[in-house]
Amino acid sequence: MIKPRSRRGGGRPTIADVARKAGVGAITVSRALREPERVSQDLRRQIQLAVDELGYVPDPNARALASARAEVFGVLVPSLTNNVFAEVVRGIYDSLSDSPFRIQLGNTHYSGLEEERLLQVFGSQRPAALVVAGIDQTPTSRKLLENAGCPVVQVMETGPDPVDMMVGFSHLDGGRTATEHLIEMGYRRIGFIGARMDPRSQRRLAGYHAAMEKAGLFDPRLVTTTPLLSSVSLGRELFRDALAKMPTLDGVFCNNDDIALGVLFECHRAAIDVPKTIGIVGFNDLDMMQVAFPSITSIRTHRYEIGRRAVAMALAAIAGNRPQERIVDLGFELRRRESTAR
Amino acid sequence: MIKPRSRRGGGRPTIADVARKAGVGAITVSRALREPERVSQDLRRQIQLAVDELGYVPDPNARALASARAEVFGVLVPSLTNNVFAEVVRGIYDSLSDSPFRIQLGNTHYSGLEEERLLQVFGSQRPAALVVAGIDQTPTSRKLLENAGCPVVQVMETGPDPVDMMVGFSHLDGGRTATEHLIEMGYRRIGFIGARMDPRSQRRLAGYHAAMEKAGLFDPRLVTTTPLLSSVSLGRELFRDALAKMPTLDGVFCNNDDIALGVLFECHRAAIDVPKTIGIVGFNDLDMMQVAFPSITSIRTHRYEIGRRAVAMALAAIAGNRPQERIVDLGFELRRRESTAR
DNA sequence: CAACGTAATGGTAGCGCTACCATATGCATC
DNA sequence: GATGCATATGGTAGCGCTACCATTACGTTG
Repeated sequence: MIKPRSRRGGGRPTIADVARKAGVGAITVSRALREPERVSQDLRRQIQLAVDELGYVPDPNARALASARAEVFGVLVPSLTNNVFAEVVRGIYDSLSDSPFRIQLGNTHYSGLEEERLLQVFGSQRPAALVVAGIDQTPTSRKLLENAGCPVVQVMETGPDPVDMMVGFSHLDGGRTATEHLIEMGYRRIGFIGARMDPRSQRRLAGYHAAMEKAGLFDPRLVTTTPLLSSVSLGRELFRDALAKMPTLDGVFCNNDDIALGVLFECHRAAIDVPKTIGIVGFNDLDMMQVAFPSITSIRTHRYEIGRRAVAMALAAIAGNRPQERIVDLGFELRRRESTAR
Repeated sequence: MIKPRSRRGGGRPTIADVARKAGVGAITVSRALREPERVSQDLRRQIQLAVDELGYVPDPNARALASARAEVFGVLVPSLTNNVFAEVVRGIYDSLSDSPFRIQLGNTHYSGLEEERLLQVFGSQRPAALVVAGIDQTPTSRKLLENAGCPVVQVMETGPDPVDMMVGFSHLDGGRTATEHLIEMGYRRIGFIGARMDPRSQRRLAGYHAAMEKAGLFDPRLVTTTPLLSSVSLGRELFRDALAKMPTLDGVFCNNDDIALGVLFECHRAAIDVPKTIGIVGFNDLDMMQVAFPSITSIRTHRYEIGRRAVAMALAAIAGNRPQERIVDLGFELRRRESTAR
């Protein structure tokens, strides 16, 4: 006896329904959908008709199970609200919106352990590609990435030893460039202010350190950091701390633009002249840096482009033509503005 | 003849491997993992041992196919970089990080068509729940949501006619409250400045309009809007436009905080006194509003909480106890600050 | 003590798709 | 005309899991 069709599925049309309606085999429907060039014009048209008529949509779960490959990009970032990562993610989304790939976004909260957990979860569904922020994965995470069996792109930074591919820039050079600019503009007692000292911030600090040493200006009391999450209000507080510690401060290189903005506001409030008394340099160059008064010098980074490039590289690798250059350095640019124009 | 185990799967251990090792049936392993209380202590221990030893991780795709239900939350927002939605998304992520649910995040770019497309894609994998921003879905989108066969939460706004559940607040009331505050503080020629006039912005404008009408202060020339994407620099430009159009302007209610910040910076630049000459009110109350100089009055909205609440409601519905209140209004608060303290 | 739960376990049969292999057809090649 | 080979299509057998329906062992009840 024949049972009523499908107890479980919500009665959605399946590939078999389409095949029946179009008078072809199921596999031909499958092919018509995935590799149309391998099916004759005639059948293709017929199948398309049946698909439209039934409102057939392939089941991605069944597809993933059968092909041992999910059409999913796994993306791991340390923060969802930090504009910097949001821009990278936006680049990724925009590059993938015309593709069949879905995106699974994970938030590691800057935690290596959480990253491992998410990598485990993401890996278990056999994603088409993985994009992760940073190059400082734990050994476990690294192994998970290496064994993921799909293209992997590390973004935001470049380094010597990619898991697979990399798109980013040198935070050390960025920090150095920012600091050298302040020195060049005549500032001498230049502080470093940083929150959330993740590995990238550490390297910016290292760049600052290198530049200051080279100029013979380094003094450990010039450095003010905290592990707390970065914010504008924190920038203000850190700047007050820095000033209390070192009243002769005449410039600051800020870990990021939020901090720089906090510094600027505090200068307004305390009637400290920018750029005469204090010079300010930020990092990332958010839109508002050029609108601020005075406008704030910052290191422009190409976040959106990093996201786009990462997807382009992953897509190429999926298609079988792995890019020549496994490490792409998109660089950065110093934007000179009023906040350092003494 | 027996073929070598599994040509396709990458040789990962399956539930059958675990069952064999633990000396039980596959279904018992499945149960031990999903409903441990239905399996005896003894077997549970044994199975856990086998799982650990083999490093078994269930295949979510197979699971989804067999159970006709993916452990996925679909989340649709109009923008990834707008801090407002980023906060909602963060709330969703934080609430889901200890659950087995993965998150699929879609970016509609404020487009109804794109929303329809994403709903189609998301729906096809039978998600456990859907969270969408806004209450102004197209008829097609609404139908897709109604037929999704899973809990649906509309967030950011409340309205009379939920698809299923709602968490948000009244943007109209928010706009009205902001405007009434300006009036109360003695401002009279109060402008509205808004970018990206999405439905929520429209309702804030309506609130502004209502308050101004009621006070007998409305004048259409006081309203300055643009469909362009909101940004700090755009806020500055719109404010200049508004001032050119209406030089006697003495206050502005800004569509959002980015715009308000742009206005503030332009006032600095043009040496316009805030709050004496111009009063400023923003919307959303980003962290930096209280740090700005002068600090900016804003309507505080509970974005993070909206995300958390939406997940809590969806989770309850999945568990079978749909909340009594299908519409949750989380309200907002007026934060009075220096920018309106005449 | 027969009849009847109830708790714990297992077997079978798919879920909806695609990898793999087979088959059929047409056409160039020798 | 037999052979080979590319092109177009189809059948079969899973992918790794869980829904559904046994089955067994052990009370509990009148």
